[in-house]
Amino acid sequence: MPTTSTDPSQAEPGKRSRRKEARPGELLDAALDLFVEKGFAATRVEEVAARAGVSKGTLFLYFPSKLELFKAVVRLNIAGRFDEWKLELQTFEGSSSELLRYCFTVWWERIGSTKASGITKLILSEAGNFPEIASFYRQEVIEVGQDLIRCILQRGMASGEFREVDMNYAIYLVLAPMIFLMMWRHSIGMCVPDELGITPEGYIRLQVDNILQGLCVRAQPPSPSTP
Amino acid sequence: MPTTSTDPSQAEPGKRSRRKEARPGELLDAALDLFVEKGFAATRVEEVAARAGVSKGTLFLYFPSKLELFKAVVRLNIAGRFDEWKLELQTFEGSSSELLRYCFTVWWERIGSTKASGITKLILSEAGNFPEIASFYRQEVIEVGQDLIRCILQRGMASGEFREVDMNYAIYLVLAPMIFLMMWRHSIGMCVPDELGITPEGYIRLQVDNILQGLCVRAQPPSPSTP
Amino acid sequence: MPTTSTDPSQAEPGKRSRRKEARPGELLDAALDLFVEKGFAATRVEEVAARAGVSKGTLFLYFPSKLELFKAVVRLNIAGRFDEWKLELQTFEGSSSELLRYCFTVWWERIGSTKASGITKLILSEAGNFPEIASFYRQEVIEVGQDLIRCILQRGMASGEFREVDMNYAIYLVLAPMIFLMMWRHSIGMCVPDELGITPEGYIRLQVDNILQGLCVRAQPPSPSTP
Amino acid sequence: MPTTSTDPSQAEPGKRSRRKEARPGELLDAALDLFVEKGFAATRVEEVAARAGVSKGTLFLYFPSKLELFKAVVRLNIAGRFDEWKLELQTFEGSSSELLRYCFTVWWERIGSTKASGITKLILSEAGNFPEIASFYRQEVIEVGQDLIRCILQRGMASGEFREVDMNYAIYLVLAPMIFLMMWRHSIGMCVPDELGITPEGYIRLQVDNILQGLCVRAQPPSPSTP
DNA sequence: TATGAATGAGACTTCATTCAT
DNA sequence: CATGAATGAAGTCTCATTCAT
Repeated sequence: MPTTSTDPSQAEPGKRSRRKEARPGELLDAALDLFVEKGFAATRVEEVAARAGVSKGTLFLYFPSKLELFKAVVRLNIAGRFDEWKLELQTFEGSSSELLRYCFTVWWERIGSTKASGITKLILSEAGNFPEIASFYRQEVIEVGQDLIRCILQRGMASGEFREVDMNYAIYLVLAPMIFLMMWRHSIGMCVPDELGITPEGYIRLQVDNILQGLCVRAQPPSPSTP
Repeated sequence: MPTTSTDPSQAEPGKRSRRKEARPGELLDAALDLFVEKGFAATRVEEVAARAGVSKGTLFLYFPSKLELFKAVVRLNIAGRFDEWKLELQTFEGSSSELLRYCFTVWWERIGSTKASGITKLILSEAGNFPEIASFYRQEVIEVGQDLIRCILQRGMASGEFREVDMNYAIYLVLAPMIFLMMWRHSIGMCVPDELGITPEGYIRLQVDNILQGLCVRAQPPSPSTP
Repeated sequence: MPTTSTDPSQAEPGKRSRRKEARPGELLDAALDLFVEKGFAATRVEEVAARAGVSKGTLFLYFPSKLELFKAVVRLNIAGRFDEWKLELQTFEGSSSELLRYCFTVWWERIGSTKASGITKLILSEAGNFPEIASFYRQEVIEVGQDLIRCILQRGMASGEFREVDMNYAIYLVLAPMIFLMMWRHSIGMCVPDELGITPEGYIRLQVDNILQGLCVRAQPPSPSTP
Repeated sequence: MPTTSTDPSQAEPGKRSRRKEARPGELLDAALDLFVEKGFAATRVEEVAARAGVSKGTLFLYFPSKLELFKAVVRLNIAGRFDEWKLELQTFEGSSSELLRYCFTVWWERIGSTKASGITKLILSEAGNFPEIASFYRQEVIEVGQDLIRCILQRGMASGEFREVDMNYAIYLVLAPMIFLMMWRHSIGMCVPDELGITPEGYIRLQVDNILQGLCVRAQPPSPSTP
């Protein structure tokens, strides 16, 4: 009977506790952190194991190789958040402008501001080394995400709210600011944690404002400035 | 800018000795390509040497370590083209809208479409591993580049052509599309060389159109569809 | 030979408890198979346990280490069947030629064609790594077996049936074909299960014929082609 | 130009001498010794390298993996000794009995008594782990060797010197004593280096005598006893 | 200067062994 | 007794770096 303790590693049931269900998740979390932080090659499996609180050997009990661990991290962190979004999109009742703004907000809450954003940075950084993963990501994430964006834009054009633009390029009006922000925060942005006066929310608001200014047939007034 | 010379072998600076002098450059070119494509860790110095046509030992004659080679690649490729640009900006005679579009065009010709764009991809990808390089890049390139963008925007606002927006965020209206395109082409974009219907030029045009639509007090009509 | 029992679970010595007592034997059987097939080093204890139908931990309940398991396998499988043989030899009533042929037959039935032959293959293969086992085997098996062969040959020479030959070498006329066949079947022979036209029985017959042809003072005619 | 010296490590031209041509051979020799002595799995590459006088990394300069090193050892030590033998066989001028005895003698000199014999032991021991190598050995060595034996026996039968026997089995009259001796000397035989009174030559003589006694239509008198 | 053979620290991975349940 | 999750020493292989030629 371990003593009760206030430590977050909470009443651990002994060094060699049997937690088969919990292990993979802990390892994947640790791996996500480290892969994002240091890249695939520079991350040592021993470090991943240590951060998950287990030994090197234990990691290989759950993942047959470092590469498979990497793939599992990618898979876990991108898996089907899109279905949920698609549903929200289809049942959204406001204007298309509001929908687009809502889309950015939700993206930021669920992806952009979370560890999941690190995955994108990771994939873009390592695409050259793992074409297999890159094209997997392309199909499973990029394509699906672009479809979502396309739906929103088409909704706006169909209702006459947005002007007609070449859809293949218009998608990037939405995609580029998102991808950029994720890359930026996980690279250059890391050096200057609190750049005075710059917040992700402010960045997003101006980007959305600008997209809508350019896109709307009757330009809506830009949202009031940040407090 | 090699000088033209006739005798490759003797007392004058011929082919051989020129080659000799050119070695570091060839190595840096090869290294840039490989670092961009595969990242720092996954690039083997032997490969760099081979691509430059020399032996592994020779590489270490010019660069004391792999890390120094990396730094040299970064240093060489971010060397300021900004003075030249600043001059062009200050002597530009058209409208600020035209200037902004011109700025994008020039950027694409001199940076975006050239190997130089690879350095941005490289830095962003490896920022986590080499913070000192990242912050060096931040100071030498990002800050200066942002200044340039700021000047353009201020010119437009001062003349009443652009509406007033928070400059700290507005900068990213210009920066994000540029950075995104460079990252994209060097990562995910590499898998699908000629995605039908998508050209960098088209991408840039729509981005600029949109920025100007959102920025101009009297929205100029978007540029005609095809050049 | 399991007894039929109705209740697998309770107070009587049913399936479960018998199984329990049988465990070491099942482990040793499984280990013999795998050691023979793959050698000591390439055999994983987990595999042995799995083949015996128990977990890895259980194996270590019965055998303190892999090496001890190995030794136990060897010990079990070389345990003297020789006393029995010696008796048969001493009470044999036919000619020495018949005795020799009988000896081969019995050897084939009881050793050569059974899993016991595997132990010889195992010992010879691993002798270099486990000299103590090898010399143990030498003393317990080889010496004793050679004695047996010596007795047979001496019986034949004493009765004038066999010509006089140097006993130290003559022993190998009998031993070599036996050892060879065991090694062969457990190594190269495994690749080609039914090499057309070659049977162990045929091999043995010709070997015996030849030995007797060479050994007998009045060469007996070789045995007829087929049984 | 190495200086003449009495030391076997002969005026070594420096620690890091360039001996690209010599290295593979030295490594293969060392590997042969160790593989034969300890088996494939129990041999560590570092040990092989050390015995060859180089570092671990150097070994991988010449052989891409431990398995490839193993294959190279096998290939080197079995390659084309057979062509030479075939020629000798076809031009042999004595009786078939003499030829058979000569064949044993030559085999002993060139294979049996040399390190090459270790290869056979090695293959038979490891056949289970490397079916690929086993079948390679079977085709390249066993088949060819059996052909050679077959030729000799057919020569004897054709000339009426040997009686007719089923060739498929007769081959093993010759093969078995050879294989046995090689296995024996590299396993059990290693424990007792100089077993008094037993020499390989004596073993071979008696085996040949016995084969010929059994095979010849007019049994030739056995060769006189060993001095 | 240029070479490329050689090095050895360090990474991934395996597996005999332990031990809490 | 039995289990199987966990461990960590040990082995294979890589690659930046050195240095004799």
